[in-house]
Amino acid sequence: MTPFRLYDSMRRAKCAFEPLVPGKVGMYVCGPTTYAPAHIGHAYSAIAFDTVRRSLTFLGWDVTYVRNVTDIDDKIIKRAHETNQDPLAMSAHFAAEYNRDMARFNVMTPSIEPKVTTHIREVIAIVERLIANGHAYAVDGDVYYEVRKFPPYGKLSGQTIDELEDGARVEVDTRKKDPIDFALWKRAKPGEPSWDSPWGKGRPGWHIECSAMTVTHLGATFDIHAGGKDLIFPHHENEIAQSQGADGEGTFARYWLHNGFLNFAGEKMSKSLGNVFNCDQIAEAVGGEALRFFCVSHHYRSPVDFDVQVIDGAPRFFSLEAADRSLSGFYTTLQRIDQFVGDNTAGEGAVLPEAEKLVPDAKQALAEDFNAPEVVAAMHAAGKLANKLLDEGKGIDKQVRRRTLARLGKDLRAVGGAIGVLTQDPATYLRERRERLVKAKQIDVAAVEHKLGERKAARAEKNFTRADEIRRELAAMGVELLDTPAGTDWRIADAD
RNA sequence: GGUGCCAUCGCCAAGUGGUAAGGCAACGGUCUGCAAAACCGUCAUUCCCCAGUUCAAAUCUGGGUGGCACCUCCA
Repeated sequence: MTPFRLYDSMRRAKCAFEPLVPGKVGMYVCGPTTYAPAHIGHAYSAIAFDTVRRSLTFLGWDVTYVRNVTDIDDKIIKRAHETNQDPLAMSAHFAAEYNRDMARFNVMTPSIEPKVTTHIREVIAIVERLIANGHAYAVDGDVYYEVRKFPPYGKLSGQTIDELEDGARVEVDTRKKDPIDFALWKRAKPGEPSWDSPWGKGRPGWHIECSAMTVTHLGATFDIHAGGKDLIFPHHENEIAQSQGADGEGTFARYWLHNGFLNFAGEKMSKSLGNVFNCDQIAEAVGGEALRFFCVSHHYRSPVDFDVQVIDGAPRFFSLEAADRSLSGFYTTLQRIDQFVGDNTAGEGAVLPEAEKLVPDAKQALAEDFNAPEVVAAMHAAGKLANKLLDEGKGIDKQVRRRTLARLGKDLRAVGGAIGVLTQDPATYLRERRERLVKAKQIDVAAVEHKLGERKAARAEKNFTRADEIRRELAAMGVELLDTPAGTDWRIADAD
């Protein structure tokens, strides 16, 4: 396997990864709280770490990827009551939808996807340990973590307990020893889902599930913990306090990965600004893979500005349309390669040396803090070489040319797979893309085909005046004609 | 108030000490009945500003300016 470096949020530096177990990576990612349909922000984060996972696999590591589902918490209960649903049934429904949505962006199913409600026993066990060793205290059926008993608190977010106290909003909960203490276990209110515990009926607090799930599925100490930047405080800080409070210094995550956020015209996404877009909308507008390609064209740690404008009540995802255009270029090249190579890959043997660079270049880029944009650049170089070979075979041995193109097709797919793109059949992707655009631009396909027939006849008679007239007519409709030796194809000109 | 992040070509975007990847757009060319696609070529002596460290800085340090995030639920 290829060694790699990663930026660790705790050390605040890029460093070489050293596995706990040779050849293996144990990785935990904070998953969704399932109380509403997944939106583009969820997708962005899921894609970022799915790319890390795929990269590691591509580099030859054996990855155990754990992503939890928080299926019981305040927000779920609130939403369920508002909509008159059973909280657990509702969260199960959204959890299933989440996975269906993420699949559209080529996000792989986690190796393990633990749910809080199936880990209540593990949660209780860790809370009991924290009480036993003096890090937590129970009050009237609630259990709180005593932050002052954990001096390293604040290390990840770069703050001290005192600084945090100064900035904290006043919480009117006199039962807590300190305002900064947080709930590990919450006593059930009437009508809430609850489980039996040594402190009475109740449910886990917000942060404890991650501590319970990591120790259960990856052990007290594991390699990588990942999540959105917003989770650094308080979520991850609290996880560290809980887990190290229970299992001792030096346990828990060995490396921390945090991804940057998606911004909209410099603004954070929020419901009040009307810029929350659900995965459905994205997939319908540009297809799931366009978002994937957009994501991997940026480094996962960078904040990314997302260009979307609501025009006549309908969102136009300009950034994603550009990504889709770029993606269609790769698929077009792949399709050309497939058509050229067919079943005859010319077997084993030498290929042009330029064609051998893609995989090593991609590995080098991914091994340096998962630099996916650099991989995309390498893919562009390979695509260019392929197109050149397809256009012109002069001076190259026929078998070498064929083998080289077969190799480029294979490697483009392999490298694309390492970042979660180019996973579809080119013909399928291109057909669906055209259908999408036809629908969006309300193109009358029958009329286009009719004009095409008319133009074919005109060209056969060498009536180029008429042929060009038809080209212009179709162009006015937004249809671009592509004359090839095999006939005339058409596509939607989607650049505005 | 505290903490952290960001500023690279018209646009998007890599690059954490060794002399500015890549994409889009633009312009010239090859090809084409015309066009598109594809390919070839051109396109940042310079990285928000000012000082400093260094043989060497977009990269490090100090000071500005501008933007963002977290400290409350948030991907």
